[in-house]
Amino acid sequence: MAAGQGSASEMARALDAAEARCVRSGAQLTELRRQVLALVLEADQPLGAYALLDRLKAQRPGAAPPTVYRALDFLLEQGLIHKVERLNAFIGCVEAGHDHGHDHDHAHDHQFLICGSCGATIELSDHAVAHALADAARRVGFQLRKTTVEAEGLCAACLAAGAGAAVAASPG
Amino acid sequence: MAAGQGSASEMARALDAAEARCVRSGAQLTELRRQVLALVLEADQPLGAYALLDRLKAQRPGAAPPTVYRALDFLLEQGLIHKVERLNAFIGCVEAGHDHGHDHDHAHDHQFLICGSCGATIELSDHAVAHALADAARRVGFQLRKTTVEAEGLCAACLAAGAGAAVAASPG
DNA sequence: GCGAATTCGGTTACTATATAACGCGGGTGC
DNA sequence: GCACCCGCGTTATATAGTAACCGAATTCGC
Ligand SMILES: [Zn+2]
Ligand SMILES: [Zn+2]
Ligand SMILES: [Zn+2]
Ligand SMILES: [Zn+2]
Repeated sequence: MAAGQGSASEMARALDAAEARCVRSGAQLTELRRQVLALVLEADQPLGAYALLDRLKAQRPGAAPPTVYRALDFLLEQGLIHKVERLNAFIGCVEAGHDHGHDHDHAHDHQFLICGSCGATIELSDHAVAHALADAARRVGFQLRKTTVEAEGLCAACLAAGAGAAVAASPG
Repeated sequence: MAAGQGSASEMARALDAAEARCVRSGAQLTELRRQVLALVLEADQPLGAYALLDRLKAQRPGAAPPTVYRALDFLLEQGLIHKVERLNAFIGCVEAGHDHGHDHDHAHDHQFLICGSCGATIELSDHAVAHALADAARRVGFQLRKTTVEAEGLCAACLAAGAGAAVAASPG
């Protein structure tokens, strides 16, 4: 399974880091946005907007689709979360807690590895992949703005657990 | 703009190649499937399922969502088209007409470059990108099954036409 | 020939994902 | 007070995708 934020203190630290990041960029991490971010972070796999909405309703009974989509848009702009296109789902950015690096540039190159067996989604920041794609684009005169690199397969844990055999040769 | 199938003869050749490919894999390229494939191929950019449905209704008034989705599923399985995840849209595979290569393996590694200005979508089959991603996955013990590599930006034509400046410094 | 099984696709209904549009309340500047 | 912006509640709608049922056509076994 993917990690999520294991403990309450980890979660608090992550939310504080998000707060700091927003302050630096002149944005407000409001109560709603913080709640949605917490829901994304505490999940152990990417959650769809409506799954988040269901959970949010526990704290905010009047919540509707625009409630959660607006918060998600904000969190995406701030680089605190990513959207997994293949799943139409959202996941916390593993680098969001880092104070160093691309502070002013709220996007960063990343790749997702999505386990088809357990749903775990691993975020990578592999420069070789990013560079290879940039090179390929440059070769055809294309100027990159934003990349989406996602792969589906089997994570190490599921491979070790024999899920590979189970999936590849399922008796069904 | 992207190419689509420029002429009627190109289209006929592409459809015949698709037919041959289906025969080899024991599948039937029925009239419906051929119509949907033709609609995908004649477009100069990726089309969504409902855009295809609208066009299909001209030839097949009773068409409904399942009509087009079933045809699209078939065409995807045969490797004749791809889905662009970022757009929820479908585009013809540039390699579908080739008799050589991965005949029995109906998927192939590919990448899309999507122009945010004109909508042109370029399909690449860049081995360096595919290998870099495979390496990154192997390094964390992840077994790849299917990859999605898509980038948004500006195509060469739009850059040359000054769309870069227009987009980057639009007076609005 | 006849029934079983399969494939294809018409049809209805529905679920899931995402956005448009309106309006209100609270803060800020003046 | 008033204009302005922002955040968000609220309603309605748009877009994307699927489930389930049905009947016609084909194939296969007998
Ligand atoms: Zn990230
Ligand atoms: Zn797994
Ligand atoms: Zn292709
Ligand atoms: Zn362009």
